[in-house]
Amino acid sequence: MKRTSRDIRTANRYEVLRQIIAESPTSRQELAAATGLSLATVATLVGELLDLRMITEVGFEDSAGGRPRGLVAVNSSGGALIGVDIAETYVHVELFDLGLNVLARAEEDVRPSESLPEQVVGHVATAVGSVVMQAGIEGARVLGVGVSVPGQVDRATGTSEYAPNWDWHDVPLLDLLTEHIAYPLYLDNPLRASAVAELWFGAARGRGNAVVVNLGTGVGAGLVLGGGLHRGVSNSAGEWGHTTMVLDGRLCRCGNHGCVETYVGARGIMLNLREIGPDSALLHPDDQTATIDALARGVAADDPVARRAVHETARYLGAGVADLVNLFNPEIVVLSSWVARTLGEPLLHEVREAVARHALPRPLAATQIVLSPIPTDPVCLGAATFALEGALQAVGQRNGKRTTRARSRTTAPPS
Amino acid sequence: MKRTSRDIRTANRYEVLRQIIAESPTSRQELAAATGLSLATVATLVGELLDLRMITEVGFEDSAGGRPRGLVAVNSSGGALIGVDIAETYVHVELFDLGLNVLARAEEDVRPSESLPEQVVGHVATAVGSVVMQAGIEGARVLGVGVSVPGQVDRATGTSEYAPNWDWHDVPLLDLLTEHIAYPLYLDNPLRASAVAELWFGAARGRGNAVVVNLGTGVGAGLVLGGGLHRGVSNSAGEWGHTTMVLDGRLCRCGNHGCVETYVGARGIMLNLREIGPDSALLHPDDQTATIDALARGVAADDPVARRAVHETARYLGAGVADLVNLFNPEIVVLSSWVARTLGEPLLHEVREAVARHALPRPLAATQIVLSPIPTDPVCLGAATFALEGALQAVGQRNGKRTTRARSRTTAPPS
DNA sequence: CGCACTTTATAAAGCCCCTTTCCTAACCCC
DNA sequence: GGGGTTAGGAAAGGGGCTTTATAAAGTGCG
Repeated sequence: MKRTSRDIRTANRYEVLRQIIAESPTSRQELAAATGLSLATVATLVGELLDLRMITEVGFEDSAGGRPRGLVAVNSSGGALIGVDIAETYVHVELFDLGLNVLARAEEDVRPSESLPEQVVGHVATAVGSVVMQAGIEGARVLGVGVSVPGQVDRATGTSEYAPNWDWHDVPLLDLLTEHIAYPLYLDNPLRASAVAELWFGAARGRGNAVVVNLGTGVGAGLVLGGGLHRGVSNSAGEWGHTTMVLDGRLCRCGNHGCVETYVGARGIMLNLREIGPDSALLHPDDQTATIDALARGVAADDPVARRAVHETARYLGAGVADLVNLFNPEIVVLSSWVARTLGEPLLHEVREAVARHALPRPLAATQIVLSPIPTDPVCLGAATFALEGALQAVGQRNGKRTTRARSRTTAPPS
Repeated sequence: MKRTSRDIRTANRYEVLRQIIAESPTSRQELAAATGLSLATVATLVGELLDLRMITEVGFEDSAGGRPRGLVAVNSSGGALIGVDIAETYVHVELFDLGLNVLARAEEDVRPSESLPEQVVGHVATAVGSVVMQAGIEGARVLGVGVSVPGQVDRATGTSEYAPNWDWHDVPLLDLLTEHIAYPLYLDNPLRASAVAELWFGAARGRGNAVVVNLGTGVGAGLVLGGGLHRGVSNSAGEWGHTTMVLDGRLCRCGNHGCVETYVGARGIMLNLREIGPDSALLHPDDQTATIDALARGVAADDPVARRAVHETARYLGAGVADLVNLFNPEIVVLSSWVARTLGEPLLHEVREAVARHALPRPLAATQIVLSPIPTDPVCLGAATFALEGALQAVGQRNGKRTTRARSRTTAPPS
């Protein structure tokens, strides 16, 4: 937990690269203005990134009558990053260039019977092999693989401490993956992955305080506090899905009653729909995706049952988000994951109104609520971002320290 | 929001002083071990504090066969700090020495009719004058006055943006106080004051992540995240009292239904009691303090109504605290403020059980729940701590900066 | 009593990081 | 081709922390 001046450098390095990725041909001047750093610092950081071949000089730009500005841009061919999104029913893998553009995709279905770690790892290995093949990348250029797995994760040891959907306990996932994948691996969970994706490339860019609300089958929040990801003491902060919103309310799979997830998770939304229109044709009892899709179409077609179901869902969600606004006082709340994307603007609209009814006026006024602007899978993107962070962090490390220095001093010929 | 190496110094200065206050005759060696800093750094920081006369050298301690360790301790007579706790019905002021021992106290009652800022400020001024007089301190030795006022506060401008109990809106409280009080003033709210008190001197000492739950007439949480106070974007983070716990539940004074405060605030506890024993002799309908006191005595005497009321309150509180545990994943949750102190161990016991029922196992296992160990008014102590932080922060500031330097360059004779 | 050894505290040097300042490079325009 | 202007790099400077050397102050033993 000790802060050192090294951390400042790392943060600045992140900030500069983030800025370059966001606005790709850009000048050092622009970077200095955007980051608040001095020109000299920006220049050295840009130099570092050039040395790493993560960015390249791409030309010049006229300056008002003086020497033209040199432009730098992400070096798309400077490396590749892989993001792996392991979910209950699928493994989704994307390979990105350094501009975080998707170069290749692969998806594997995970059947309910395939809940053994080895089986899941097999799917991951296959999919990772597939994207590398598809992209025609030589292995050495893959800078790292970020892996998101649901539940609680210990990043230091690379174990999945607890994955509720498969009832995994302390599975040494990283060790298992290492046997199949030769690239540097980074493990975390989808909440933090999507939060990091928003922080680097999405709606939370440049914000010091943001809450990324994930609405999927499960529900949770990724917390960006004080400019960085908040992990909590055991890397499990953000477990918002099992917050009690209705004391003695609906039974949740976690064993408690009235959890947020039972009202605004995909299954919860299905329950909301059933309560409103038990016979509604929108309801596909065994298919969450189909039901949410149908609900979205229903809203678009002005189906009253669909509208009421979304309204009701937004009422719960609004109360929950208002709690987050009151507690964290964020600049922005981002609604992410597939349920949020599918229901889109109509849901957002209702949520904003519901939040306005519940939240305290001052924090509310300081907060905007938006849909995630990330067009692809935010979890894959976030996982890849973990790999990018890892690659960037390694820069700062001194490599050999005393052993190397001592050896080089004795073996190197005096120049 | 930019981090600079200066911030590291400030944090280390805090850390060293905190350690000295906590364990008063102590050696540089111990400080280095406790803070993780090098001996040299500790020595310079100790030197700074000696120069400021905040600490003094108090003797020597035998070392195992070498030069004896120099001991330093807080210089109690090196200055005084004042903490002001403005609440709905009273103004409480305490004057501390630098060891944060109370040297003098004053209390003023604020009648419901006296809701004008000028009236409240008058009480504060009187009480501050009184404690300075009582302690027989010369004014120059007062390093600062920390003021806690309920509601939302803008520290930069020193205004009370919104105080619900008196319906204040954007009252320039610091300006008003400056007319009566000549010492440096620091403004914030009770949630953050008690959190800082726990962080410096209480149960959160040395913890990077802690949640301080305030149980009084109002309810809220002070958040210590990543080693420091989390303020949010507009300094209103921690408003936990108006989190929805029971959708469509009890009507709250904030206009919503089912807020945490309506179940675990003093008024909420009175409602719990009334529901259980409408005719109970414990109930003093118009006196919160008396009722909570009676409830505590009832529990001690094994009164079944009292026990059930506490049990029921703990059920609500446990659900709420479990939410905080899931969301923040703190190392420790501290129950603070007068309701928590009055109900004490019996409440704590029930709350622990209730939290265990609601929280996720992993975060729960990482968290302890305790009562505040601070014997005096934590809000006064915390407010005084703000003043202490302010006095220490000012050390780092370069005084004249460029104007001074430019002037000295032109006016100073060449030496 | 004196010398060797131990431990503490301070001073010096080194490294890291950021900024400011100065100077050269590169371009425009007249 | 010389000002004027802007970009970018190199050097100096300031703040911070650590490691290393040195001075200071004891203990212990011959």
